Amino acid sequence: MQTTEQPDDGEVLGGDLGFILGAVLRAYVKTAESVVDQIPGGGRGYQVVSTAIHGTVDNQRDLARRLGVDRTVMTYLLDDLEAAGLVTRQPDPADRRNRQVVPTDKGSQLCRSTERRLRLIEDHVLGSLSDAERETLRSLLTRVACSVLATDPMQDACTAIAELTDEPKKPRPAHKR
Amino acid sequence: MQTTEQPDDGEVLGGDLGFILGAVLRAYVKTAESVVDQIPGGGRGYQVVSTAIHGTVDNQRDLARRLGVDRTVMTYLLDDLEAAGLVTRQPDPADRRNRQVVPTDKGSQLCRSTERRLRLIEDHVLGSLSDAERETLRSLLTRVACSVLATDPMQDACTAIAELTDEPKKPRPAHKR
DNA sequence: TATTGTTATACTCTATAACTATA
DNA sequence: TATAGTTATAGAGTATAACAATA
Repeated sequence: MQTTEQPDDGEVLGGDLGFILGAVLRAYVKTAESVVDQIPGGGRGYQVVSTAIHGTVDNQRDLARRLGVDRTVMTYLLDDLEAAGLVTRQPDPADRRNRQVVPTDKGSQLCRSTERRLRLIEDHVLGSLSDAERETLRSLLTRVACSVLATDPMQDACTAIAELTDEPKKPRPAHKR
Repeated sequence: MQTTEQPDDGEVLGGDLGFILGAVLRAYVKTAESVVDQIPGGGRGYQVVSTAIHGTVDNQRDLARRLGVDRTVMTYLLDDLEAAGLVTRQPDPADRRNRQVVPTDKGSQLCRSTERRLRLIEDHVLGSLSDAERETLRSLLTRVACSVLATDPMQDACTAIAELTDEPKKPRPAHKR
């Protein structure tokens, strides 16, 4: 699957996946800013409502995990989203420690319309790709995202590091405080 | 979070590119943490040295722009990297306001060895893809990254927003200060 | 005057710890 | 005892503004 001219894909920018992903993500966030900044919490607030709509998680802790934020941050986010009338917190009858995050009609509507506009932003950011390439990229990224979200990152990190015997090093605690 | 059979790529996670990219990037950063945290500034410090090696920018301002950080942050980063003997700051003879960032031998060596280990991390994070799919993903992402880095993000944002006539809205300043 | 880089300050975001309530 | 959620505090990271040097 040769793409275009590009002498060597690995050498154009330095080859670090973190840098490449970061550059694309920054561009997307920057462009999407004006679309999501009417929602409390901005892009993250949108993702909370969006995830709640899809109903794949049913307490705040899992919601926070999926979005990669601390559970305390989720509290602040939900405070603002609830105050704006976009979501409600409902105690889980099965385990009253849990709070289920349920979008309101207003939240659902706003989320859907934001979703549509974000899709346009996406196509714009991915503008250097053809339609087919865009779909390929989205598909591959989604598969990777599903994979990494399904596994415990720390456990994975340990197994990955264990294979790295490039230089003799002490294992390191991997957490700093 | 059930991963099951993945009925529809676009619906599995909600479809937001920012979320997908964020999830993959978080997993990568988390896994790569123990590889880069011996470098001052962590992953960002590595990217500074790596970018300096490739020699595509020759002052601190452009370096900061490419990495998506403020120029003041770049000063702090370079202070630490220079103190660790990984880079040097050399005044540009042509314009003495500029400082060229030149990696030392030690910096180059550390960067190369880190680069090799990061590549293993990458393959691990992208482990759910085949070799060919990994190359496709890297190629597509690199093309998009090159594209967005070559254009002014703010200008792009304006043109993108201009096309969004989904709902009648005031144009919004799009910058907050 | 404009730009690069530096420094000092202020702000935002996030993490830490302690607390309540449920189990 | 252990977990979900909340709150208050402390810390890390970042931006803002003022400054010096150079053009």
